[in-house]
Amino acid sequence: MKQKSVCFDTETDGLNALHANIVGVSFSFKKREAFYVAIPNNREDATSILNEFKPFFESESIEKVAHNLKFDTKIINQYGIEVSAPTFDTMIAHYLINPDSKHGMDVLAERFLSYKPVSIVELIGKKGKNQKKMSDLTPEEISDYACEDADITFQLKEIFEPQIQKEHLKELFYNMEMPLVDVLKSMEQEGITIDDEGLKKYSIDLGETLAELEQKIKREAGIDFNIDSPKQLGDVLFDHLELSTKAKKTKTGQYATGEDILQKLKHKHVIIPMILEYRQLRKLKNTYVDPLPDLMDETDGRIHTSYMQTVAATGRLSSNKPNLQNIPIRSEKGKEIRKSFISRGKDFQLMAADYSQIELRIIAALSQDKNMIDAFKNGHDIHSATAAKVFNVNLEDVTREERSSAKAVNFGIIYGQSAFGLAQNLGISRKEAKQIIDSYFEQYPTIKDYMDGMVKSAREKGYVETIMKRRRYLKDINSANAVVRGFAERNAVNAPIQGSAADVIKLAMIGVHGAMKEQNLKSKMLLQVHDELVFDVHKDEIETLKTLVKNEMESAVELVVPLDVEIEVADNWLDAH
DNA sequence: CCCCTCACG
DNA sequence: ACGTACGTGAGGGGC
Repeated sequence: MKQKSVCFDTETDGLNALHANIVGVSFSFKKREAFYVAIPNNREDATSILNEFKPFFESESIEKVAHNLKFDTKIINQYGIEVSAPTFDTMIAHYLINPDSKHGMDVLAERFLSYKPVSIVELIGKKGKNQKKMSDLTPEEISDYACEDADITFQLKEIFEPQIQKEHLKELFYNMEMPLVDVLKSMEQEGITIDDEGLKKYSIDLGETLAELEQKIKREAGIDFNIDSPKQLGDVLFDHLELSTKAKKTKTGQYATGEDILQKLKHKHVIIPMILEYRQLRKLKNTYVDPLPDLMDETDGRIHTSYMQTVAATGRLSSNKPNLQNIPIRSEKGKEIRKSFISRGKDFQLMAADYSQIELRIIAALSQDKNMIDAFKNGHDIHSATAAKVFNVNLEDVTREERSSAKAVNFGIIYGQSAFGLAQNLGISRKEAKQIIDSYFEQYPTIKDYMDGMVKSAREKGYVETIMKRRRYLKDINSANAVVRGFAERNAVNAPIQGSAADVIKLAMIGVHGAMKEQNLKSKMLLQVHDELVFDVHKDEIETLKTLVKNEMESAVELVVPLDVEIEVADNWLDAH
């Protein structure tokens, strides 16, 4: 028997799904047919009308289909209604079918249905202060547009569902990506608390230092210019101060002034360290310290990121508005920012759970390299173990430099790095770099075989896949252009590793979320940062949650190497590491 | 709207 | 001879 399946799409007066008001809902369950239900602009009446549809949204037998389901679910949730499984998101379906392309409804309608939908711009006008809101329009004006979206969703589903079956993406779609929608939705709704007062004080502090640095830099340069302009800065350094005769240029012809270039000029002129510090502080202030307090939700005072499930071609998540996956941790000045991410109150703390070396464990498992598997099974520090092998010394005798070189190679391997790249990274000669790489592959011979095998298989099949059969097509793998082909070859090696790690943590998140719900915990999962999960943990639940999270994360998949998760609890995100 | 730079894994 | 490590998001400059 074919399952009942209904597409829906919500129209709202804004894009903030936690607060936007619903204006109407369209439904479609038959090709070229749809219905629009206008919802009154008043919370109480809206709730009572939407309640008529509660049995539909919360049905455990009817499949709810939407394009970007997480958004619509958040809107519906505002009115006290759940959107229960089974669900089908056409945007995610297309992401699995072809992760490298775009997944917007308009693009997909043109490509798969040869149909150009009425654009939102035609309806409400271009962005700007004259742009109308959905709530400024009559139901008659919205109806066709809304119905069209529900109908397109229906028609896209008819195309994508069989493709999901055919491409062996069923398991990935129904048991991983669709359940994950609900997990991410919950994390976004929770949000994380920040110490905005602390950040505002820090901003003043940084502002003063920056003003002083600006004066000093301009005095050293002898002219007034905009330090924030790479173009002007390049001219000052290389034409005016003549700090280098062979200055590198970018592909657009201006002088390159990136961090690595400036580091090499550090001792040529006192202005360079000043610029490096200025750049760092400017970045921290403008990207994190100043914007974060402004992004606090007015009703709960927390920061609510959005996780994008269909952006990263490897299967990773991405985070935006704001991006909470690139909060500083490496520099001392940056650590202050991470410190300002705190628990929701005095009864709670933050708990961070990190996979240790997950990508290297995955490469060990996928390649079946005995030496690397043994290193992990014996619980050795993988970079030291690698150093011992590559430099042929005892594990106890590995020096800091040797370990750090080995670490660079271990990472380079994941990315398909060349001798040139390693040499640049370590500041050694290309010859030395080549020797290290050769020795590496002698010690881990199966890893070399594995990498060559991935490229070969990509050439034959046109795609590579992860442990959960997530695919990435590599159209350039047979390109005649060596540079272009090189990119595809590195992707052939990297995508299964990065993507399998993404598979593992996604499965873990579903397991953790389910177990936490089942045990009715007060603690909440808040953030995911590729190999890390962050929780607001109630003080009574610390031990319970630690055990639960460690178990779920370490047993998310069964590999020939053990997975290891490190967990710490503290008052802020920095100290939880 | 693209480019450069830089924050993270 | 050529380019050269994967995946992201965001801010500012400059056209």
